[in-house]
Amino acid sequence: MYRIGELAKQSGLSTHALRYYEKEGLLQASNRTDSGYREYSDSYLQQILFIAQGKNAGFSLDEIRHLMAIRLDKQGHTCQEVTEITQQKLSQVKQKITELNVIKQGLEKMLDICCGGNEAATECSILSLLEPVKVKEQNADDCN
Amino acid sequence: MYRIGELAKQSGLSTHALRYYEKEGLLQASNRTDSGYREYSDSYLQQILFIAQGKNAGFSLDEIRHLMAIRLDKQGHTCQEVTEITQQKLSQVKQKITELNVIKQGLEKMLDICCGGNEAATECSILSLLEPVKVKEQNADDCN
DNA sequence: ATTGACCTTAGAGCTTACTTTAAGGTTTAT
DNA sequence: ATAAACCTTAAAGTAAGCTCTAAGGTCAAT
Repeated sequence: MYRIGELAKQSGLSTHALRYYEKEGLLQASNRTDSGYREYSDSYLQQILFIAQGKNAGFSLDEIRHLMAIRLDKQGHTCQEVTEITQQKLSQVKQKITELNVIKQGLEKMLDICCGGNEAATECSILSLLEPVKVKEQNADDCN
Repeated sequence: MYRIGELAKQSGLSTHALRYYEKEGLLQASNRTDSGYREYSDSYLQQILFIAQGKNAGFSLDEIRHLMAIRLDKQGHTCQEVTEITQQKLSQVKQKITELNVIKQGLEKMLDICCGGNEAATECSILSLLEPVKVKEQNADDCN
C-alpha cells in the first residue's frame, strides 16, 4: 500500500493532480487509513499510468474519464465505443492540424515578402498584409 | 463617427470584445460624447480590422498589442522587429503541428489495430495500448 | 412621455487542467 | 519530545480571450 506521495513519485504526476483526478471522477476514490490518509494499491498505479498514457495520446480529461469507465467495465462496453472516442479525437486533431497549416502558410508568406532589415517599419510588407484594404490610397495599379 | 455597436457590426466582433481590446491596450482609447459614449472614426475601423487580421493570422492578443504599437509608430520600429514576432509565431506553430502529428499517428495506430466492433471491450486493443505494462500477465512470448 | 434599442462600468463566469495557498492534523526519525 | 516530512480539505489563482450579468444612464421614435 502506498500513500499519495509515493504514487505521485511513481507516476510523475503531482499529489494535487491525483486528488484532482479523484474529485473529477477519473480515479476511483481509495480506502483511507484511520487518520484519513488515502491508501493505494498497485492497481491504482495502473489506473494512474493509464490516465497518463491517455493524456499522452492527446485525450482530454473528459475523454479519459470516459475511457476509464469503459476500462473499469469492459463487459458493459464495446470496442465501438472506444473507437468512436478515438475517431472523434483524431478528427479534432486533424482539423487543428489543418488550421495550423493554413496559419503556417500565411506566416511563411509574410516572412517571404518582408526584408526583415534594420530599416524603419514604414513600408513593412508584413504590416501591409495585416492592414485591411486602404480606402484612401486604393489605386487601379495597386495590384501588388 | 460611429458608436461601438456600429463598429462591432462592421468588424464582426462584439462590443464586449472591443471594450476588452481597449482595456488591454490593443485599441487606443477613443474620444467620448458628452454622455460618455465612445466615438469612433474610420481609422478605428482600420485598427479593429487590423486586429482581426492579426487574430486570423494566428497571433495572440499579446503579439497583436505589440504589432499595433509598431503600426502606430512605424518610424520608431524596424522590419526586423516585425519579422522577429512573425518568426517566433511560426516556430510555435510548427512546433505545435509537430506535436499534433505525433498524436495523430498514435491515434491512427490505435484505430488500425482495433476492430471497432460491437463486441465487449474486454480485448480492446486501444485500451491495451493505453494500459501500462501488465506486471502480472507479462510473459516471454508477450511480444505483440 | 414612454418604449426599445443602445450605451456605460465593474466584476463575475467560462474553459481546461491543474497549481498554490491556508490552516491544520499525522507520521517518522532522532 | 520535537522537528521534518507527510497528509487533509476547501478555496482561490493561473492562462487566454473573451462572454455574461447587474444596475443604470441615453437616444430615437412614436
